[in-house]
Amino acid sequence: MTTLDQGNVTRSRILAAARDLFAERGYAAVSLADIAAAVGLTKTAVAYHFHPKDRLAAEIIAPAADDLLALLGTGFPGHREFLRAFTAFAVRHRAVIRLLTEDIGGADDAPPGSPGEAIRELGRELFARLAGPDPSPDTRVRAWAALGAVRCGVARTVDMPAEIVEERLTAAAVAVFES
Amino acid sequence: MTTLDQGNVTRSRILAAARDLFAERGYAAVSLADIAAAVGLTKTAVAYHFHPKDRLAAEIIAPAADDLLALLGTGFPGHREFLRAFTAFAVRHRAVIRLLTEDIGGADDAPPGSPGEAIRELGRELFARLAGPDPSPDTRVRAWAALGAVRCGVARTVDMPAEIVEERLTAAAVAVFES
DNA sequence: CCTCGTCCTGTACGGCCGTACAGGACGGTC
DNA sequence: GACCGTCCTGTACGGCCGTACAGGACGAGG
Repeated sequence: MTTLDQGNVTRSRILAAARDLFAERGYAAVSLADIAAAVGLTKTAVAYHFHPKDRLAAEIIAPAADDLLALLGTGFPGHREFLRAFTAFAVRHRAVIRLLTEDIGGADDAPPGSPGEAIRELGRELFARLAGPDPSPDTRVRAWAALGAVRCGVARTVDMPAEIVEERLTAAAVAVFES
Repeated sequence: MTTLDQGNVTRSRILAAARDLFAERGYAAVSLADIAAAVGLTKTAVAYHFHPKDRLAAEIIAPAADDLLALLGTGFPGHREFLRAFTAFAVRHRAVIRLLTEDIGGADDAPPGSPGEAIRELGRELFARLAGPDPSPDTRVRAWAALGAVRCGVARTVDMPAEIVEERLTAAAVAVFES
């Protein structure tokens, strides 16, 4: 089983390295060779573990996507509770937040049925949940601003302790939406 | 002069098409062929007008970058006035805001001296101006959240009239920073 | 000892990218 | 009518991408 374990170790090492690289450069800007160099392997070795490159991104995103899905599945009485839950989600998955919201969900060329399409749908649902049905222009701006505040705030403070980021950002998001 | 005019017309058409494509897909995801197809030309024709591809982005960004530079050069008594000015700037250049803040300023592989490096420096200066020197963790989160609220709010409401976006976002940004 | 599966390398291929270069269409200039 | 600069096309090249495939190292199991 030693051999099998070794494989899983390098597999997770690749996953971690790819996650970090994607977070700081963006999905499209990172090649398999870059990831391979970060873990000291060849790009063929990376491709061996994750046959299509998309799987890498999919596997990195998976837990966060599930979490987001669960968040959307829960009923929330008001926008404060929802924003609190969303902020907690964003902080918990801050390492993959960029990949999730920009690179995958932001791609316009995503073919129907692809993970990118699904993620984008989740993003729209997130907005709809916060802004409500048929939102006024005023509400639209406030909702996007609140979501954006959380997203950028999380992405730029990865070096800080999660607790204070979460606390401050929740307050900030609520303040935006109620402004 | 008719010939010369024609050149300038297609030149600006390329510029406009590239700006829109960059805004919705991101810089790296748009090829010269895509831009060419959008204006009904060959990619060689696009390359004729903008010899390196970087020049396209540089020329699209230029007015916004100058504006941002001017904004940073002005003295502002307090954060409210600064946030108001920044929001006005963001709304005015909303078509290039993504290109400016993510694609160019977010690239990590930007070599020293490149426009990307300069833009990133401007971003840092923007944050420093708002957060002040040696900001506390608390202030850091609030400053990034405020900037992020404006950026995302602007990017997601390009179809709305500028006045109400600017007004609402200014209020939102102030609310975040004072939360 | 031989076999087998796992893990990884080396090599090679097709595809798309940005770029270079030669040439053609076309109106303006003399 | 000859000349010229501008604008654009067609073709071709090198480079990097992701992928496919054959083969080698190596511990596990019979």
